Order: sequence, then C-alpha cells, then structure tokens
Amino acid sequence: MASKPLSDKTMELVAERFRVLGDPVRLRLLQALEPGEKSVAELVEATGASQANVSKHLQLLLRAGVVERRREGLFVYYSIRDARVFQLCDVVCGSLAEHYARELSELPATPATRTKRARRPGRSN
Amino acid sequence: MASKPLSDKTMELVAERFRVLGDPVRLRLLQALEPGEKSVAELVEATGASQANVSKHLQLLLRAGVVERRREGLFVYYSIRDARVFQLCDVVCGSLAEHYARELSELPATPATRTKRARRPGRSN
DNA sequence: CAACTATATAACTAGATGGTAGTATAGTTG
DNA sequence: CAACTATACTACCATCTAGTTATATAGTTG
Repeated sequence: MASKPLSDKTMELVAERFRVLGDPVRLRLLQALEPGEKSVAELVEATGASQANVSKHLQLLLRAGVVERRREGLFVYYSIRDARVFQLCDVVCGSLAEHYARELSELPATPATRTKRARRPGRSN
Repeated sequence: MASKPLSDKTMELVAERFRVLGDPVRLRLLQALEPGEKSVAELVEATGASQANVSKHLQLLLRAGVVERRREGLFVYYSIRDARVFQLCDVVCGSLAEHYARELSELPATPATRTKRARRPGRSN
C-alpha cells in the first residue's frame, strides 16, 4: 500500500475492514473459529456473550466476508472464509509485544511501576 | 495468534489497535507519512482535513505508538514508529481485492451489475 | 514583551456502535 | 399442525467517536 494514492472509497473500505476487527467479541469469535467451523451455540459458549450479541457480530463478520455460514438442520455453522485475519492478528500481536517491550525498556528499571500511573516526569513526549 | 487463548485484556489491546487503523483519515495520515516524516501543516495539506482534526488523529496515533513526534522550532514533525502498519494495510488490501474478485466471479456475467452502478471499466482503484 | 506562527486542547454536536430484551423465523419432531 | 429448538432480527439505550469552532500553548522574531 501507500505506493499509490488510494481513492477515498478504497480508503474507507480498508478502514472498515480494520473496524470489523476492532472489537474483542469479534476477535474471540474468530479465535474460536480458527480450529474449524462451529455452530452459533458453540460460539455463544466459547465467547460467553449472549446469543443475540453473538448473532449480531456474526452477521457483521459475514457481511464483511470474513466468515461464511452453512445451515444444517436447525444448526448454522460458521467458519473462516478469509484466513488472512489471523495473519493480521499475528502482526498486531507482534507489534504490541514490541511496543510494550520498548515501553518497558524506557522505564527506570523499577519493575513495579506500570500501567496505572506509569510514565514518570522524564520524557516530555 | 489463536494458538493460545489470549486474555481478555490482550484481546482488548489487539482490538484497540485495529480500531486505531479503522478510520480513513488516520489511514491517509499514515499513507502520507510513509515516504518520511512530515510536519502537521504538511499533513493537513496532504489529507485535506482541518488542522484541529489532524492534530486530534495524530495524538491518537501517537498514543497508540504507531507514530512518533519530534519538535523543531515552531514545527512538529511526525513519522512512522511502527512500520508494520503498512504490512497490515497490504494484507487488508489483498484481502479486499480477493473479496471483490470473488464477488464479481459469483455474479452472472453481466458487467453492469454492481454495488451502486459504480466502477467504470478503467482503473480498479 | 508584543505580535505572530504552528500545533494542541476543550467543549460541543451528530451519528455510529455494542449490548440487551423481546420477538420473529426456519427447521425438526411428535 | 402444535410444540419445540436454534438462530436472526427489531427496538431501544448507553456509550463512543469524528468533526467543528473557539481557545490555549509553545516557540519565534521584532
């Protein structure tokens, strides 16, 4: 990307795709689907979210083309349609890991200072 | 990812990172920064957004650790801190391309049938 | 220090989004 | 067809977010 100036429409599409991944429940759903397809009930169980909520998020993932569905009797099975989402998650995880590692290494070696009221006067940033 | 059941906190962090990329203005900013650092004024010019808006988005990207800033006199220069964002965008773009290609190939070969009646033959971008 | 420039922040508004409760639909089974 | 089960949808509320305008801050220059 970024080699060519993407159109506004394309930009919005890319942003939308990122937004689809920008919710912990949806990430949990994808994670639960990674080993293979699951019914809605199983996904409800796996995520701990309500049925209505899971269903709603699944529709979103479906419309985005990230998952696909298949009906079998009373059950509906969802599965990953675009496995690149995992690649995306991997990159983000790596990114976060590095981010926090770097943040730690910038701290004054007092291992108890973190997260809550961290970042002493030091850097002006 | 998905090999281990990430904690809720981690999940939220990953989701948040995706959300940071889930806005077209921020994507434009990143795109504008890809060749190298730029001042806020240049970014305002490059994106066409208002100064206040650009500033706001930049703070968001800054806090997320995606960009970094450097002051020089009156000017503040922003640059990419975590280049993996481009990797992420590439993956998404590929994903979208495939998605649309597949969608097209599923249609009944009538080239005029599309999203809104958009997308003339020429460039796909 | 006064006037000026570049950037950041505050307060506000309109629209999007996530969650829930309740209901509707599709499919099964007696 | 009635009762039942699994999933989807609707309406609603609370919260968040992007954008705007106006103002504040940091740094420069006369």
